[in-house]
Amino acid sequence: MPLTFDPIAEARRNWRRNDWGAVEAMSAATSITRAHQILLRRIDGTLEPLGLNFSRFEALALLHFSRAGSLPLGKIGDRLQVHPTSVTNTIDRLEADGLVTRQPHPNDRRTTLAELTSRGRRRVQAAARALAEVDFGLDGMPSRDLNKVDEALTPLRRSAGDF
Amino acid sequence: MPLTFDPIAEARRNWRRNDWGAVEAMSAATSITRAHQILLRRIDGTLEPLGLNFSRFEALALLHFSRAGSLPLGKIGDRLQVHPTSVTNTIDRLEADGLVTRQPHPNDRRTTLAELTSRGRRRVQAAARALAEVDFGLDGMPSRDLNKVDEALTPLRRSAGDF
DNA sequence: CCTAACTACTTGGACATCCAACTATCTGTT
DNA sequence: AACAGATAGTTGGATGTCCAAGTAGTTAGG
Repeated sequence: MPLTFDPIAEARRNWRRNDWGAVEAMSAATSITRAHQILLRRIDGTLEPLGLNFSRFEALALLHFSRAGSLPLGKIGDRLQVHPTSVTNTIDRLEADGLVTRQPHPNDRRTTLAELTSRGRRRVQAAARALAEVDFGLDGMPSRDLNKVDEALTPLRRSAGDF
Repeated sequence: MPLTFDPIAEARRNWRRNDWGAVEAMSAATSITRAHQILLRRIDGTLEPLGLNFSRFEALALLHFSRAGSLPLGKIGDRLQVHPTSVTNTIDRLEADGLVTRQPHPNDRRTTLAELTSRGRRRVQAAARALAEVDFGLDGMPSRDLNKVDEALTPLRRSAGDF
């Protein structure tokens, strides 16, 4: 059941009334949280018929963009900013679906490479088409607003040490 | 290890090179995803010493703002936009910590009310102070940018039927 | 009334994420 | 050369989210 008011505007009023401070930060953080929730649901919904979710798609895309079509698992974790155990899990699934294979690293026996299969390459291209089709769940948002969001969030990502 | 480049700018270049389309939407969606990841980590880190996480805090705040200090579980789910099972889980945790109690609804025996305890009320106020202290993980971001994010995301939330 | 459809919440199972701890391997310093 | 410390990946355990299905209670049409 849809609400008849903006829950975040309501939260702002409540925070002000209670003198809880940092109203604008609360509002922005809550907006981002909710936006993420909406987007993830749409994106995962789009990818579900292809047997993927956003994490798995991101890993495949990274491999597709790489020269050799393969990357060390650790590199994937660094780029996607997720815990090593999450990479293990993601690659396990992709491997079970025959979209990647694990290969030993030629020079470092600690390292495992995830290598895209041809099936995986076809799949990631189909997924990219599907996502572009629905504008990543952002269809209807003017590109000016998209860029605004992007620009405004860049300092946050930088402050988190992303780059 | 911090990267030496902006991974999202890199993704934009790769999407363009492969003609995958919807570059701006991809970029915005990825930014939001990453921002959410950063914020949630900071917020949960702030709340962890208080035995809370963001979901549990949101539920407590909702109860604190309510007239009676109690709400039906379903209402909480509607406001926080989470699945009924997640509400059950959240309230289970809060109840185990003595921050809320489950009470029968006076008129509808299907409905369960979550009611804030005095311990819960003290806890949510301490948590709000702690979050305001760190500006919800957004410290350092100028409030102009915060408002930009907020405004730009409002149409998305509306399109998702939030209000 | 009575029954069919709806609503509120819970349970069990799938999945994703993190942390702590472990194994295996590499590297730099002495 | 040897060893202490760093690095790469995995496993097991905890948490949180969702979906499907189930139980209990309510409502509305015949």
